[in-house]
Amino acid sequence: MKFDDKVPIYYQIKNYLYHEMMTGTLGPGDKLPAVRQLAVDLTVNVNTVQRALGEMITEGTIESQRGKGNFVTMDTNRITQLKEQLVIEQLERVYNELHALNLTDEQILTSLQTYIERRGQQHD
Amino acid sequence: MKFDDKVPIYYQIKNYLYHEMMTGTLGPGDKLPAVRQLAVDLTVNVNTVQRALGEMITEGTIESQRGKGNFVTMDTNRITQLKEQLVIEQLERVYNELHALNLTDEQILTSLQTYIERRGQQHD
DNA sequence: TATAGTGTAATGGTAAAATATAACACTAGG
DNA sequence: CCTAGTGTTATATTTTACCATTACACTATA
Repeated sequence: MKFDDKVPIYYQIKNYLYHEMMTGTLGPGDKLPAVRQLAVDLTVNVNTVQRALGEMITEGTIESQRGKGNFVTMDTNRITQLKEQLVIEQLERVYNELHALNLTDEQILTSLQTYIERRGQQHD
Repeated sequence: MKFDDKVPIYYQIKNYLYHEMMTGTLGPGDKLPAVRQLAVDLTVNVNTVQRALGEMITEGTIESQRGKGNFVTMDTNRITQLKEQLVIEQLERVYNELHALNLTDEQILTSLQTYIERRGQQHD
């Protein structure tokens, strides 16, 4: 996994796991890879993984069972709620950034539209 | 100025100055505030300001004249080019993030649209 | 020439993130 | 009971960002 050195790795690990949960790769009740395995996969230290997991446990998005493993919460509401929150955060951020670059609401929308259109022609 | 502790301050200073340039507060050829003044304004250390400016000087967006001050480049092409780049970066980022959250192109667009609409009702 | 305003750079210190390493605690299965 | 797999915690070390402070280099001007 490639990391952006502008933001803490443990933070990016959280996002990585969020994505796994959102795309269904990790469903409710699913067991996460062992912390040591995650550390190897992400080429990162166990403590760093643990820090990310610790925050997610506190949040309630995953639940830890000592000796067994870490599991995605069975509370599907919490997951959909989390997704909503993550989407809003992204929208908020891009809106503020582009607004700060002096784009109008209209321009922000159309710029994203044309970006997606062009992207559709070139990629995937 | 409020800083997000998840990303380096010198990086946020760059963005701050970019915004000043984009909104025309700092036009081509304009003199930037003195580094010590910037440091005071942003409640930040001179070295931190200098680090941000250093990168912008390397990029060519501002030009330094020892003993005189720092100046926005006269090359207006570079500025518009920079704006394009910053916008694209933001679009790319939000697209990738929302795509990773399993939203379709359609959903990404409409979610931003409704976000802006709701925002228009509530804020400013 | 002296001085004030400017950019530039070096030193040393603090804090946070990440690392390597080791140890401890619990569970399941032979 | 023992062992392998798991989560948890602790210590020490390195790196990076940031800060405080000081000094140096250049420009303009009185």
